[in-house]
Amino acid sequence: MSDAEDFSDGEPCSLREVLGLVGDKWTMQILVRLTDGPRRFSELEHGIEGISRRMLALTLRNLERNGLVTRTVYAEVPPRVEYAITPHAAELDEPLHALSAWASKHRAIVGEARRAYDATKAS
Amino acid sequence: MSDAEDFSDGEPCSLREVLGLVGDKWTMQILVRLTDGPRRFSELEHGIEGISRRMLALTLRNLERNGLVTRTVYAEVPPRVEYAITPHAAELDEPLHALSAWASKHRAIVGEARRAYDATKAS
DNA sequence: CCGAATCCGCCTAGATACTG
DNA sequence: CAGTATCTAGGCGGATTCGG
Repeated sequence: MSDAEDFSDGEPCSLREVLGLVGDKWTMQILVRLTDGPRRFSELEHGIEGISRRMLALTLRNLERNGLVTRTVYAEVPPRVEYAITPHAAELDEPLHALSAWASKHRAIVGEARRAYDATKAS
Repeated sequence: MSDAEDFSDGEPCSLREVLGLVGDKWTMQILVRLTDGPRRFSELEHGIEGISRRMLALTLRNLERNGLVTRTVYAEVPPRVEYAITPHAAELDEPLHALSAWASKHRAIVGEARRAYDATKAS
């Protein structure tokens, strides 16, 4: 199935690689939730606003495939499945927070830049 | 025109905001090139592997709109247009390098995780 | 040289319904 | 509860063409 970048080549642009892993619409939000501890499928489904069951499943599959999340099935009734972050993904926490901090700091400036730009273009 | 997130709401998830700004296919690569200094349109076009003229123009427009890049037109013949990074975007450099470092460190592990996962699924 | 406009194929997310 | 299967529409990106 799909596979944006291979992670098998030499040294292209590491940035794009990370983005290929966590840069999509839902991955980050899942990762953030899992930093607090393991979560069940339905916990994630209800906790993340607007995500569909399909996208949650697909995104979790990818995370699992890339070794960023582990999937544990408990043989119970009713069935229970827990997802947990791996140590590797946990190390993403700091860089991600740095990015988040940038957004918080520059949010107002970006908003103002947009208004200014749109105003001049409103011919 | 399009506008994923508004930057006008209270405090949703800053991460998604940054990703909305620089998380697409080309923005990062353009930004990285511009950290070395101002570049012309055609310099970027030829320097970035695989980008189309259309996508370069669109991506630059967005960067300009968000106040991350400035566009300067020189009244010459032939016409010359230079793009430069703004101080705000320059501050993205460090967080981005942190992400890049993560990718370099975990590249092998991710690759191995994928092979392992795909192997077990090759039923 | 720098872009805007148009056309168009592909991918992907969303909705919905079904299974273990 | 925790997924999978199928269908469809809309966005995105590439190619091409025209304008400043």
